Amino acid sequence: MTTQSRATLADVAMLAGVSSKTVSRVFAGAGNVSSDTRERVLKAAKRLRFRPNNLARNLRRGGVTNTVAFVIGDLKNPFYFHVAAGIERELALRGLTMVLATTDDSPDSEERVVDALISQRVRALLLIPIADDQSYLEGERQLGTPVVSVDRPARNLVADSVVLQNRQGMADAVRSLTAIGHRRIGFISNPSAMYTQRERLAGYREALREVGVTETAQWERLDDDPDISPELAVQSLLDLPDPPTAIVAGNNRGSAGAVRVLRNLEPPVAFIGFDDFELADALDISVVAYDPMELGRTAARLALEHLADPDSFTKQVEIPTRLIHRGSGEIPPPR
Amino acid sequence: MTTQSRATLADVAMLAGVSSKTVSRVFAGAGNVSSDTRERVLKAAKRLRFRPNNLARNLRRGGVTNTVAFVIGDLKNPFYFHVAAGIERELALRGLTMVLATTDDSPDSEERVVDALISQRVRALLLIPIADDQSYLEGERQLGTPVVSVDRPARNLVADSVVLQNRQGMADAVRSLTAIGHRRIGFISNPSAMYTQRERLAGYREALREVGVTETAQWERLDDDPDISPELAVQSLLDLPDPPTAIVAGNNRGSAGAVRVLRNLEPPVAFIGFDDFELADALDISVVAYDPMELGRTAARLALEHLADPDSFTKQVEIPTRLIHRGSGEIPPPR
DNA sequence: ACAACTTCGGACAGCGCTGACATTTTTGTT
DNA sequence: AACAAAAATGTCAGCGCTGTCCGAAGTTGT
Repeated sequence: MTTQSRATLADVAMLAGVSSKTVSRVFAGAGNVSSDTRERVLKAAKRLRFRPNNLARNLRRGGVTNTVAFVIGDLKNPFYFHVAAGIERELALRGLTMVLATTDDSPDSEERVVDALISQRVRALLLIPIADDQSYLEGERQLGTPVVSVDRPARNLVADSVVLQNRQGMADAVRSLTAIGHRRIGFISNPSAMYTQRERLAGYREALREVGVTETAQWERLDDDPDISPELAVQSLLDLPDPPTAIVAGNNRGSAGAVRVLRNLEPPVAFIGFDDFELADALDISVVAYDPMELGRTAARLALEHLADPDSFTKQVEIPTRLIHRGSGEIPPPR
Repeated sequence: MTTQSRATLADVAMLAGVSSKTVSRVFAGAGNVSSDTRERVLKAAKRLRFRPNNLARNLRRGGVTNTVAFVIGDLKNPFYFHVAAGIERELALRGLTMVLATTDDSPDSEERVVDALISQRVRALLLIPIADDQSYLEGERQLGTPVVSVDRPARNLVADSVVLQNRQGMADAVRSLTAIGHRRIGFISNPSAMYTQRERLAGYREALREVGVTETAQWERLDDDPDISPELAVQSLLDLPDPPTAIVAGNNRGSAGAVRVLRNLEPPVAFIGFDDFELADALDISVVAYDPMELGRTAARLALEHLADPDSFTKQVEIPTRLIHRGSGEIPPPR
């Protein structure tokens, strides 16, 4: 007697001496069942260790599940999992569960992964677009599955989206540097081709243009090779004949690199990162911060709203950023 | 024509002029289908935007899914997330997906959450036990669902488990401190009641006993109130009339606090943390490190093994830890 | 005592798919 | 050309559940 089989409604019904429909009523919550029978059913269910089969229930109910999918490029990025935590939190409030799928940051696998999720009949789809084209989701959207694009807008697809105030956040950071006299400001970004980085770069240039600096190319280190360490990018800026007096980073990977290189430098180089990180306070690193959980919560909320009102218009939400002054961004230029 | 309904096998079959079973064969991969019909079917499926319904497939196949659940206390802890990443990675190799559920670190909700997952007919259950008793899973285990306990052993339940070398890892850290002369060594831990912390505490005491130090109570700061900051615990150690010359922390929360307090202290106090963290290298913090993803990968592998051979014996796996010397743990005691 | 109503419980079909088995078509062999 | 073997396709039932419809009790008022 190893692997006996699982009890079904019918088994419970038989043991309790009622019809399976009555058992169904007990477990579905609603329905007219006398407390007497209800108790008998529950007791029988307990004896048999019965658990309702959600697969069957969902199939019967029209083939939708209580599951929302979140498609991520790479789980190891702490940013993503804060977002995931926000999503999970928000979904749990509505009794929904989150499945997590990753594409390994490979555009090719995105459609494959999403396809598999749709086969699972997920209730909604939240994704951080990696591929250049999400038009393959158009059909699904028309069938009523909410699609929310997170952190970057989807391409060739009408979908709700939640992004950060990338441009303005970075511009604010750079402005706070120009305000205290910096003019030669470096910008490091890797990978630089993606939406968020392009936006932040635009913000950087915009803020410098406001103080009359238009030739920024020499101070931009835009890479798209994960093997190029941010440390290297920072160092190459410092090695310039006329090195920057301040540096900003496009993401927390860049910040980590910058921190390692810029510590104990004389004269000190001002620095502001994008994305807050653990111990940034202990290291006195100024950053453009935001609430990544809020990003997730908002994404989930958009999906739920769309579920509640399928004909609602597409929404674009921007999550605010704010500059946190901790010291590294307040270092004035030398002399 | 807003929300039209989803195409089924039968719809595709009709359009392609074949039986639904043939369409099923095409999508199930296997089966003998002439390339001629296959193409016709695929074309029809594409026209109708058909996606096989996994709900129905799984129900028909005996009520199991391709889904493995990972039950976590709190998603915001980066440690858990790396574990989750490892699980996801390993499962993806076998075509399985991971659903993530959280219990908000509340013992009460554990059973509720697990129950819901079982109703979803997850293929296996990986969980970080929070409650004091996992006996409620016994029935499920007998039905053949692999249950793997992660980071802590399950209680009152025979289940595979993957834990860290907590005791030995901490003992190694303390030994490396006693080796360079430290005798007054502080230990901070919060929450201290949980298995991992108790083990690490045991390792700490063991290593001190080896050098004849048996009265350690005064140097132990064992709290179970999340509101007590690790900074406070560290400070209270430093305020002792005879303060410790070295401090070890039971988790990375403690490390973050210790880093903040111990920086720029004169004379310096040696420190070793448990759990590596971002920028620990930049801060020269020595830690007991391990690979959290490996923890997840191993857990997933155990579940898969059990799935392959349901009668296999229960396994307990320990993930090795290693002491990383970065400077903070190599500071000798004063004089 | 009887109609009118409410409450409780059951019979049945079918959600979309696939396993077992049956049937037709194709291919190979002599 | 005749036949067997192999390949391709079809038929049918049913996975576990619930929506719909219906019947059998119990309850109330006159």
